Formats: sequence, structure tokens, C-alpha cells
Amino acid sequence: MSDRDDAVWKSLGEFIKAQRELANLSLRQLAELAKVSNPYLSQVERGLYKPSAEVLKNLANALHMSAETMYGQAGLLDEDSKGAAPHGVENAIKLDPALSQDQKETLIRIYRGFTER
Amino acid sequence: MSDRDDAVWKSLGEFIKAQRELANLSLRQLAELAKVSNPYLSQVERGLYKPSAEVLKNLANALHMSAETMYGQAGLLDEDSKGAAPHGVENAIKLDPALSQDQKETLIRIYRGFTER
DNA sequence: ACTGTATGCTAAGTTTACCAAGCACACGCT
DNA sequence: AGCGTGTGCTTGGTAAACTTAGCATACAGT
Repeated sequence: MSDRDDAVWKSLGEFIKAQRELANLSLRQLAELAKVSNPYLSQVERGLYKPSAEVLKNLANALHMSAETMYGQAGLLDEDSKGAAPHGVENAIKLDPALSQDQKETLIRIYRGFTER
Repeated sequence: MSDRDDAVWKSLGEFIKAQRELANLSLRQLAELAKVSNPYLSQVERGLYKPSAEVLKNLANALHMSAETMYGQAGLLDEDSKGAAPHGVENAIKLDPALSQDQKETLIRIYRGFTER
């Protein structure tokens, strides 16, 4: 059950702290901007807690950076993950509200038939 | 204060369920792939809980989609990342370097057949 | 009939993200 | 000397994410 991603989350805290100081913000100032309490932000910066995605998004906004960058630093953006990137077609199909589930299934099956060899 | 997110999270559960069924996975199968318990996944799909970013990432991996797409559907990407274009499917097909011209035409023809009445 | 197994759901519990209140130190003021 | 305000940190508590054990149905072998 134990995770060994400690280093990942610890460095996330250091990253946030670095960005905060780079923006010349105090703990409380950033906490208010990101709509979290200041003790909690302190604990996040020291790696005691893993902030939720919602908090990360607010922090990213407060620090004027994209949420993707934040998630990437948090280690939950799957660095190179297996074949997610080159499949823009599949994602577009899956997200299209004009298609029924059966139709999506059909299209994806055909698409995979084309791309697999 | 957080009521305005309800619709977002509710649809996230439906989205996950749709993707799961699209991949022909049972609740337990997807739960195992995403390293969560199956009752929890059931509750997530019905909108009772907001999955954490880590769970979201694992779910995205298990469903062969990018984590960004997942976060986008979950509504916790910056609001500047706007909603998917209604006809992103055709563009994605045209831009896919893995498809031949014939294959692109075939896919687009099928897609249009689906979306026309 | 009677298992065995697959499906999803419920109940009860543990863990943890997160907050409100307050502590301790440092730096200006008057 | 005080007083006020800024900094980050600690302490208790609550709510929600998440798990383990188990229920109920449905469908396949004997």
C-alpha cells in the first residue's frame, strides 16, 4: 500500500514555494489568492499534504501559470504516457456530443483497424 | 458556495461511465486498472464523489486517453482552454499523420453519415 | 433444482485534505 | 520600554475521499 512517490510530491511543494517567492508573495497573500488557508499552504509547501487538483488549479491561476504546467510539476500528467498523445482522433471522437456511444465504438474500431498493422 | 460546480462533476461521472462502457470494461476491471476500489468507482460514476487528480490520472491511463482530456472534462483546467470544437473529429482525422488519404476520406464519410440525419 | 461466478450497489469504517484559532518570533513605530 | 503588524508554524477539528466486507440480482455450468 505504501507509495514511493514521496520525492515527487516533496518537490512539488518546493516548486510552489519557489514560484511564490519569485512572485514576491507572502504565504498569506498566495493563500488568499488561491482560496486556501495559510496554514494549509504552509503544509503543502513542506510536502506534508498532497493538494487536490482543484487547489492546484487555483494555485496555478494565482501564480499566472497554466494548470497543465502545475499538474506536470505535480507529477500527475503522465510524463510520456503510452500512446496518449498521437491519438487525437480517438479523443475527438470520444468527446463529440453528436455521436452515440455505438457510433463512437464503430468509428474507433475502424480507426484502430487503420492504424494498427 | 461550491454549488456552481455540480453540473460539471455530475457529467464527469457520466463521462467516465460512457468511456468505460465504450472500452467494454466492467466496473471492477476498470477499478483494478485504475487502482481504486470498485464501489468507489461506482460512486464516482454516479457523481457522489469528486475523484482526486491522482485517481483521474489513473483513470485516464486505463482508458487510453490523455490526462489533460480527463482534467478538461472534470472542469479543472483553466477556463482559457475552451470546450472542444463541435467538429474536432474531422480536423483530428485530417491532421493525423498515421492515416492515408483514402483512410481519412473513409473515416470522414462514415463520420458525416453518423452526424447527418 | 443447486452451485459458481459476474455484474453493480450499500454500509460502515479508515485515512487525509483542508480550515479556524492561536502561538512564537522578527521588524518597524511612538 | 511598550504596541502593532508582518512572517511562517502548530494544534484540534470537520468533511470528504477512499477502502474492506458484504448484499442482491442475473446468467452460465453441472
